[in-house]
Amino acid sequence: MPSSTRRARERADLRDRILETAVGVLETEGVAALTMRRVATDMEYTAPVIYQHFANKDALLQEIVAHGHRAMATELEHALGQADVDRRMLESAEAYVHFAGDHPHLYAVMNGTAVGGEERRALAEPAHDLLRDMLTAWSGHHAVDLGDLSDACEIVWGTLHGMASLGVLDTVGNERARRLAVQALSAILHGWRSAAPGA
Amino acid sequence: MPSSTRRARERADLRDRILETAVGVLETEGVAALTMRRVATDMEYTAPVIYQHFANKDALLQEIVAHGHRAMATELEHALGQADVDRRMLESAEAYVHFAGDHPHLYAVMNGTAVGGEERRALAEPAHDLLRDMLTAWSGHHAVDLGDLSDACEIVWGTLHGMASLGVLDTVGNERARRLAVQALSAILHGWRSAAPGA
DNA sequence: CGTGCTAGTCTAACGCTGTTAGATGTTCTA
DNA sequence: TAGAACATCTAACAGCGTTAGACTAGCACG
Repeated sequence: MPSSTRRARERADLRDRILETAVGVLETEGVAALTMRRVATDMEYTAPVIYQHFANKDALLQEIVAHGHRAMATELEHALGQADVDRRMLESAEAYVHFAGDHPHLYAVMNGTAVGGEERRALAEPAHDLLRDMLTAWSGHHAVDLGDLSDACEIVWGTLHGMASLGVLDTVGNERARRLAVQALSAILHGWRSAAPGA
Repeated sequence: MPSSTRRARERADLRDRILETAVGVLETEGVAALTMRRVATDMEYTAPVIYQHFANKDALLQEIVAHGHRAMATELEHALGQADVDRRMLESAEAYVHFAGDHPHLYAVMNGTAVGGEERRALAEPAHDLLRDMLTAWSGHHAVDLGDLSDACEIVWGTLHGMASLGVLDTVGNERARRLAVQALSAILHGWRSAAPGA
């Protein structure tokens, strides 16, 4: 039965197209424009077809967040490839904030309240692991005891998120936010190198 | 004409009650439950009454954000009264994250995308000024050159916001977020004291 | 005292949203 | 070729923000 596999492929393709279209609407016109009917009509369909591929709007949003994390991961690849631990850390920080500035609406959905806290956390897990690895490598290289590694992770992650949030504001801007992220992270790392962090 | 002044007072009272009710719904049931009809029926009115006092839902949300900043300011009062500059800084940071954890939905609206970036920034201006004063006092006391004061402000503010955002997640929690905020801020301040921040 | 004005409130409606049920047509299977 | 499976549409529901028009109460003035 060759047709059934083709059917399945077409189904998967349509699902991908829906997701792609939804991300497009979100990025170009913001979350307010992201309606089921809008996504459907943009692909010359009607709204109910989306429900053949996503249980409801929340499910669609969740996949959008997942897509966002994948996109961010690829944009972080270069920075993560740096050999020097400090360079890797700072360039990753800059790339992170850069991504947030390039895709403000997507970033807002990725970290906003639209999708529930638990699912959001789960989707961010890979990024979290990456950061954990980076921090262990850094602390190993500089022979500094970070105390609770998990705490250090949260601090770095939270700081980057804070700077990225600033970058969305018109009064701060992407470029400056990137500079601030590097400064903040430098200050934190410097603080950790010259003092016990648990204190 | 004494009746007209009574009328005006009643008008103002009703406006306050609407705002109060809206904040109540937001804090207890989240932003999804915050509808015009819901606020109205909670006060045994119908929806159109709200439009006699607020132009639209965005205007109501904006006032909710303003209310949130006032509430936060009063909760920060004690910490801001500390004589020691370092204590003042760290206790304010803790109080800030504490507030965010106590009023997660309110905090989310205060810093989310629901109300436009410019108005949000304007409403946060007083808090920003407070932080600026604190930082100048701190740098003066420790005789450290912060470089661009504005940059330092954004860094501290962004960091606190980042930690407060973490505090909302179930996996982190309020108590730990407060500890992390103090740790992060300590690390940043330590970094600034032992190195030029512009580097 | 009665008449008219003003302010406050409600009902009804509009267009939009997410979502579902049922009908229609198209494509594959047997 | 008959029927099952699938893809898609139309129509509708309840709820949303919002507005217009009707109704009612209280006050001002002849």
